[in-house]
Amino acid sequence: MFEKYVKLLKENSIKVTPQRLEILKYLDKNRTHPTADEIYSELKEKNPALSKTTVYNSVETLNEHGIIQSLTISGSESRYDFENKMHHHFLCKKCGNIIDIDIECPNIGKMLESGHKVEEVHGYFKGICKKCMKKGNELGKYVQK
Amino acid sequence: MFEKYVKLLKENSIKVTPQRLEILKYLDKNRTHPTADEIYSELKEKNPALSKTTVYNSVETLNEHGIIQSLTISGSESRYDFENKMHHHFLCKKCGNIIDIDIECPNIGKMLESGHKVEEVHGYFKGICKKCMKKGNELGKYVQK
DNA sequence: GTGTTAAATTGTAATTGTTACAAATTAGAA
DNA sequence: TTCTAATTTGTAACAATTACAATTTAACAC
Repeated sequence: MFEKYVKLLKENSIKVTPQRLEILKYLDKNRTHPTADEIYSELKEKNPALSKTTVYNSVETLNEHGIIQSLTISGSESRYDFENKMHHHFLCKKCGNIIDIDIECPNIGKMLESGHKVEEVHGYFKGICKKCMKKGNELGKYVQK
Repeated sequence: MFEKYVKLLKENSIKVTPQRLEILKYLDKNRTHPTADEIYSELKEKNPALSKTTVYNSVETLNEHGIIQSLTISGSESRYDFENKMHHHFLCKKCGNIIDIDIECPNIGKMLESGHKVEEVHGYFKGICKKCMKKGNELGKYVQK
């Protein structure tokens, strides 16, 4: 059940706690790039003693170790992604959904030559997603700046 | 003095106000990708009546019209860039500086075929900048997560 | 110029996401 | 089983941003 997540934590020499396991499981099952608050609200139901601070601490640690990815695409809140391989993201300003875009950044070569030490690569596109375009929703109120 | 900025506002059919002109001038002269608070603090000195809300309103309007660019690279606060042509950014986690990276995104073609309507393209790299690498600063405390 | 009106500005208060911190608990090693 | 550093918890603080109502003003028509 949790072996996969236990392995991830042990490989990174960080302690295996029930909270971290639940957070990893939640992110693995919910590939919608949830916020810290969404993780908290959902996990709080099964574990009422869970603290929001723990969620923040955990995702920060997991991100630092490269187990998960922290996204700053929306500007107002961080999003978390279980997928840690490089890929890009599209934020729909209408429905608020964040869609995975499976492309690599072809500029990495140039960046390696730049002299800067690159630790993270984020490719963010913003606009109106395919679904909302079909619905004609692009004329409606935007949910996200 | 302000003709350039007046022109930008008129081309976009938005009102020419002294506040907007000062904000544009400040961003044009300060290509360090300032925060709303930095813009406010600086301009407040010459115009003590300036409101922080005005700065927020103005940069939002200017960004919506594509006159300036709003960056969500840091996660904790928005940064503003007078340069509105597509380019990427590098955030140094040590010194906090945001460096312009003059490359285009070669993935745009793919994105146009995706069915999503792309309105903004953000390429963010994070790590340790060349200068901080030389100083050996990469071992010090990070100023920015 | 004067009057008019919608848009912009202002100041304050509220909100939201996140962090600081001290006390209690616990994972993992001895 | 014991020990200790790491983690978790809860509360309070903080910082960035937004809401909102009152005031002012840019731009347009006359």
